[in-house]
Amino acid sequence: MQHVTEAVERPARISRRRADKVEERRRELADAALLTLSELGYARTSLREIAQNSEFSHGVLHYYFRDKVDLITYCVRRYKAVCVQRYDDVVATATTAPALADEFAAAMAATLVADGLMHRLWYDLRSQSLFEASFRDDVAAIDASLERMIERIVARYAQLSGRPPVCGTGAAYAMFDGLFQQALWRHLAGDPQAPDTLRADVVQMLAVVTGTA
Amino acid sequence: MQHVTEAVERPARISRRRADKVEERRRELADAALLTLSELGYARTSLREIAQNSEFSHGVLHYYFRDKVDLITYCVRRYKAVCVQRYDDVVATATTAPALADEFAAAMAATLVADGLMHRLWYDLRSQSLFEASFRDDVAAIDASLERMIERIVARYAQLSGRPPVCGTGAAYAMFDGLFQQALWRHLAGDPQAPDTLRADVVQMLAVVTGTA
DNA sequence: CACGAATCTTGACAGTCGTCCAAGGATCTT
DNA sequence: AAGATCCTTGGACGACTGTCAAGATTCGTG
Repeated sequence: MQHVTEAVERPARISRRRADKVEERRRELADAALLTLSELGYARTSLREIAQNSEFSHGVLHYYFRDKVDLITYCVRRYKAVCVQRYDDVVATATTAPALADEFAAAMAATLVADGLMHRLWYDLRSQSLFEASFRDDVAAIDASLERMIERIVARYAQLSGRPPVCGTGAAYAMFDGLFQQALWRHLAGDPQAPDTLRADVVQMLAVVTGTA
Repeated sequence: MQHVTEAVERPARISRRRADKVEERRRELADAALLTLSELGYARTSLREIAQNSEFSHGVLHYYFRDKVDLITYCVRRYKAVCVQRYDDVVATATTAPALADEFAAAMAATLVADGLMHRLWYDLRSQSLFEASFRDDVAAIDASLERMIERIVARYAQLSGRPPVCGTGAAYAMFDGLFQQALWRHLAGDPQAPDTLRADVVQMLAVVTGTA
């Protein structure tokens, strides 16, 4: 067996146990790849370096992935699964508009500090997708799911504050994404008050977006 | 002579004409590099490819630049010189708030179409600066000058519309940058209405930022 | 014109890269 | 236990990289 990606319809005699084991190993290798990518960035990440961050040798990567692009797109999809779902309980628990704003802003600031390196990778890969069309579909999917997340936040905030949003969800996502990106840059450049600035900006922007500023 | 970058205090007998010629050649090579970078992106641009986009051989690059990083940081600075100054006549000519908004939005949409590849490079290099500290200072300088440009636009718009901005310039820049980035992604992915969407979003965002939406 | 300095080309260097493959160990089926 | 299949290793391959230096070429100046 080789290039497991498109081998969905493999001979029936291969047990599900084996298939699960393969998928588990792919995840394991993808995690090592994500670790390496978030440390070095796309331009400086090699397959040998990825293998050194795992417990296997570099040859095994071509057993579980067709090529480097296949591995990295798998990583991008896996990244999405880990990343998006964190904000949805914020919108579920908050009962007033200011509380929602505070919790959302706090969640963003916490993400900035805790997962800054991962998001650095995200912006790197999104830039790469401007050049390498192979990544484009996965990047678009992640972007769409992030936009839906923002949409839920804004809609709930508008509902709680009794005012409809004054701009579309695309524009709202672009704004919050821009804020986060700028904060990430400052944070990684060593600015100690980047999280707090982000927090204040996010609270204010939620107000602006609903015309309550 | 070698590594012209730090040779500001070279022997006085070398004429200014020669020094100018050197600077001219550096610009020439940097333009070839910028062309290559905007086509291939940072990760896939090699010195030999740059030289092929110029009329020289690859060896000459190390005659005019210390190393690859020196060349690319020079490119980034040159990029800034070309890029920023386009918007300042917009703020000078517009006499009403709606006119300013329209002209600014039209200028951004035009930039999107005309210099999309150059801005793709900008976002690529800004991402690289999250990993490679060498680029950080130049990227920060460009970001600051772009932010000042946005500040002038917003301030003038606020003045013309008689309402003060409802958010800081940092946040305003982050928002417009996010909008442009998202529009660029869609534009390069083939969305034909990306420029018009950007235009509408920018007009609306100017209103939002002054609380007139 | 001729000499020296500035400029440019060419080829080589030591690495690294993605990819592939032969070989053998590990694991499962019968 | 034996045979078949899966898994992993480690090395080899050719292509490509940044860098450098020696030689060829061009240029300005006496």
